[in-house]
Order: sequence, then C-alpha cells, then structure tokens
Amino acid sequence: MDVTKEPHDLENTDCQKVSQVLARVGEKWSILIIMLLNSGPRRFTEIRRAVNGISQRMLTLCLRGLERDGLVKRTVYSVMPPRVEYELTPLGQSLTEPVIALGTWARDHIKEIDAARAAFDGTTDSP
Amino acid sequence: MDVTKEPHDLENTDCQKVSQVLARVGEKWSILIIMLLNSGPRRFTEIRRAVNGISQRMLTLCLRGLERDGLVKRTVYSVMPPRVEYELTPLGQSLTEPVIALGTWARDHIKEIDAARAAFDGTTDSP
DNA sequence: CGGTATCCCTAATGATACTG
DNA sequence: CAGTATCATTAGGGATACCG
Repeated sequence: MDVTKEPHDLENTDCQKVSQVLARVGEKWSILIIMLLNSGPRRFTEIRRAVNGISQRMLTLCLRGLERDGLVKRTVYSVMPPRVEYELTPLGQSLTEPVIALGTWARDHIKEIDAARAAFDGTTDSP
Repeated sequence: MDVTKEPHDLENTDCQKVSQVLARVGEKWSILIIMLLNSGPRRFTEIRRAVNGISQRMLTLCLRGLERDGLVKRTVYSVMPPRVEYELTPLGQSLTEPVIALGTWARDHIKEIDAARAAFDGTTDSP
C-alpha cells in the first residue's frame, strides 16, 4: 500500500480501501464466519451453532454482507426442508491469508496489549 | 462473546484474538490514524485535519483506545498553548506490517469486491 | 430449515458549549 | 490547543413472531 502521500490526502488514499475491507472484516462476526468457512462449506444452522451467541438476524445480515462483497457463495437447494450452504469464494479464501497474518500478530502480541490495557486502566482508574 | 463451548466450535482459537484486534483496527478511524502516524508523530489538530470528517470527540476517544492498547504514545508538552503529540509505539509500528498486508490485499482485490457488490445489488434491486 | 418483518432498547456518534 | 461535558439523534442489535 502507498502511504507516502501527504497527510491531507489521507481521505483519497488506499487507506479508504483498507478501511472498507476492515469495516467488513472487523464486524464482530465476519472474521469468525470466514475462518469457519475456511475449513469447508457449512449450512446456515451449522454456522449458527458454531458461532456461539450470534442471533439469527445478525447471521443473516452478516452472511448477506459477505455474499455481497463476493467473499462467500450462497447455494440454495430446492428441497424440503430447505437446505442452504455457504462457502468461501476464491476471493474469500485469498482473504484468509492476510487475516491469518493479522491473527498471528494478535496471538504474538495479545499479552502486550493486555498488559498495556491493565497499565492504562491502573493509571487512570483512581477511585 | 462466548464461544467456549464445544470443541468443534470456534472457541479457544486465535479467532477471538483476531476478533479483538480487528475490533480495534476495524474501527472506522483507527486504521487511518495508525497509517498516518506511521509516517511520523502528529499533533491532535494535525490528525484531525488529516483524517477528514472525524469529530473532535471521536478523535479523542479513538486515540485513547489506541493509547490504552499500547499502540500509540501520547506526549504532553506543558506549554501555552498546549501541545500534545501522538506517535506509534514499537507495538503500534509492528501492527502496521500485517495491516499493510491486508491493505495490499484490499488494493489488489477492491475491483473484484466492487464488481461483486454491483452484481449483487443489480440482482437484488428490482423495483 | 432458513429466513423476513417488527418492535424496542441501548450503544455509538455528531453537534454544541465550555475549560485549563 | 486540546480537550471535557452534555444533549439529541441515529444506527446496531436482541427478542419475538410469522412465512415459504
């Protein structure tokens, strides 16, 4: 990415694209769903069970968003009862690579972050 | 979120850490601020001007969050008028690497995403 | 099963005013 | 300049009920 432009151009740089992607990926459930689907196609209810705590409504909305961005493919089987499967598209699969890189960073630095939070809270909290 | 139930769930994996990090990084303004500070320390108002559209309130909150996580260092110069500088910590700098990787992915695939969105909207919008 | 529609509450955010 | 405080508006998201 090019971050060598002037500060006042920030709104016109690739940062916006990163922001857009992160806005999608950063949604509370998106990353969990993407990582789940990375191990294979799943049905709606399977995802719902796997991602503990997500409401039906939010799962639907989240999957629609991922589908809209071309990250997830939705396949409807016209049977009774209905069967709908979700799987990562090639684009969605390629996204898992940088996401895993970020995940590695998170795993490697979560201790530092937690320590920083504790230190910050300890410094500011003074009842 | 509680995903610590079944073994096959997304529970104690790195996904949660990724989620935590992405929750911070995915905040609308965080990434823009981090990338801006990647090119050097900035004062409060400089950041405000550079990150077009952010309110004073949100900039303050966002910077506090980044500071709390140990990603940004805040330095106050006791002068009149006040001067406060923000800069990335080594931890914050290290975060830019995977973020840039994600940014590269975004830049390389933004066209596909836009196309997917257009196709999806064209398919679903039929008034 | 896999949704959609509705209600409703809360958290998030902008706008504005004030301060060391 | 760099905030903090307050108010008002809105968006996010849960609970519930209903549908193909």
